[in-house]
Amino acid sequence: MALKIYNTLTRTKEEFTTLEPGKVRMYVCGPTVYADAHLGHAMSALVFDIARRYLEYKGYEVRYVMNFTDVDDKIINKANELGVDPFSLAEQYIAGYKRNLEELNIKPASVNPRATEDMPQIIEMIQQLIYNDSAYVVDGDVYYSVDSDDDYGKLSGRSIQTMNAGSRIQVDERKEHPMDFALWKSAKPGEPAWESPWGKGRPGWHIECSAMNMVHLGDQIDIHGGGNDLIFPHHENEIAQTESITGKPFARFWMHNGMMGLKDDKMSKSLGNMVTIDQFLSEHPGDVMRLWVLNGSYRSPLTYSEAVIEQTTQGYKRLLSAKKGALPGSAGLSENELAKLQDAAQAARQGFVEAMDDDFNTALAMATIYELGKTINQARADGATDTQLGTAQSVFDELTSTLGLKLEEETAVGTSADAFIDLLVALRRDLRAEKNWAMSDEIRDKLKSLGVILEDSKDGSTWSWES
RNA sequence: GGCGACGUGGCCAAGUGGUAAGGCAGGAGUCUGCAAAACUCUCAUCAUGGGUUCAAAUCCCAUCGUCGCCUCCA
Repeated sequence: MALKIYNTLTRTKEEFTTLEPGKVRMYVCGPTVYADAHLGHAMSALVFDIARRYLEYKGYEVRYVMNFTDVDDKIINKANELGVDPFSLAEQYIAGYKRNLEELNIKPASVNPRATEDMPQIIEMIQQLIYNDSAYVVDGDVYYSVDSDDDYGKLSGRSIQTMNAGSRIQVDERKEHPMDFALWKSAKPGEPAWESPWGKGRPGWHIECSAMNMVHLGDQIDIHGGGNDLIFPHHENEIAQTESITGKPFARFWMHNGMMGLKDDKMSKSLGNMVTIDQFLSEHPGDVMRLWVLNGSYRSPLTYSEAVIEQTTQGYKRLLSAKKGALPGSAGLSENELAKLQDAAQAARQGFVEAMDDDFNTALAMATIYELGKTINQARADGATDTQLGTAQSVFDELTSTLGLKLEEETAVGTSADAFIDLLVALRRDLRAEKNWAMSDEIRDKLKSLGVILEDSKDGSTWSWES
């Protein structure tokens, strides 16, 4: 079966192939670190984590690079506001972001390069662009010349004639063309700066990604990802820069995730209408965030609301229910029933792969997982034993973990409490045998307030930590 | 003004030519001392108006609406 991926460059789904057999070179644009990351960052990070995990599931070896933009105007401004060093400010937000990613169960990147660490390559690329007549120097600044690039605009589907450069901001008069963009910015007093052939300064936003790609993945890569707000100008400019130097197609597949919205607007740092990852995770498990993304499709926008999170949480509990063990006193399934359960598991795996092969159709993949979960629950209700359930549950685990879901029961305090709860449940069993409903209900209610869910059946009780 | 995406049941959402996946919520049951969970059954003709076709949510045109990008943004 062949994986197809929607390529922004061609606006079609294409069969996925790699430059080097069995290996994927993948680059995803990370954040500019000047504020706490919000759910939009989480969405993007999750989307590409899911893609990466699925590629690995398919047997690819993935070299996954996600950068940090750790020097830029916003960081400098924020640092000045707070009266702190911009580098330590960036450091602090990088640490916070990495912690967020870990809490969301996002696999660490192969490498997290930073703009400030690849300065020699950045400067070298700018020099090559100048030699190529793709760039020019003005008073210590260096600009890329869009007129030098015949196919500028091919990713975003625009031409330099049709864009209203300067309709919303003032154009720098020194530029040869209004769309020209900065490769190198000369330093103002007090700003972080690096030595260069054009004087002290720092890199423009776009060139750093081109350079980090070059250093960590090479001239050409298989997948380049990011939010669809980066298509223009950021990714357009990356293509222009890199291809002007190499003369070869840069990324084979351009993948872009849809935007996270809050009510009527895009969630963004500059609009200030955001929910941070920290805020979200203080109230919900990381799995809920991931499941929310999985229930939709990565190219479509997602709108945050309490109602949707509540729905997702319910779905999450449903998934959890499939992982439960046999009911007390289960007699076991017949050969025939067991065979049906195992067939359903195999069918689910197949349906999962078909869905994911179609441009990571996670909503459809989740449908097969929900159905497998239902089949498992049916088997349990029909009296399956732990062992019998286990054969299907291992497939369930395989599929959910491929999507990065943890589906672990929360253990609130630690396992040391378990023995005490077991004891209470045992005592309560006796109370129930004596039909002391008042006392047994009180125990159940009190345990509930401590986060322990007790469930009775006619053959005994089970308990679990509330999720 | 230009470019692009989208509009499917109360909510989220798959489905791009053959009469609508899945989840949440709701309704009716089974089980149970009760509760919870689980299980069973139930719940839409796809923004609107035209057109193409034996056949359209799915193709074409128009209209209305929503969102993103054209400036830093995942």
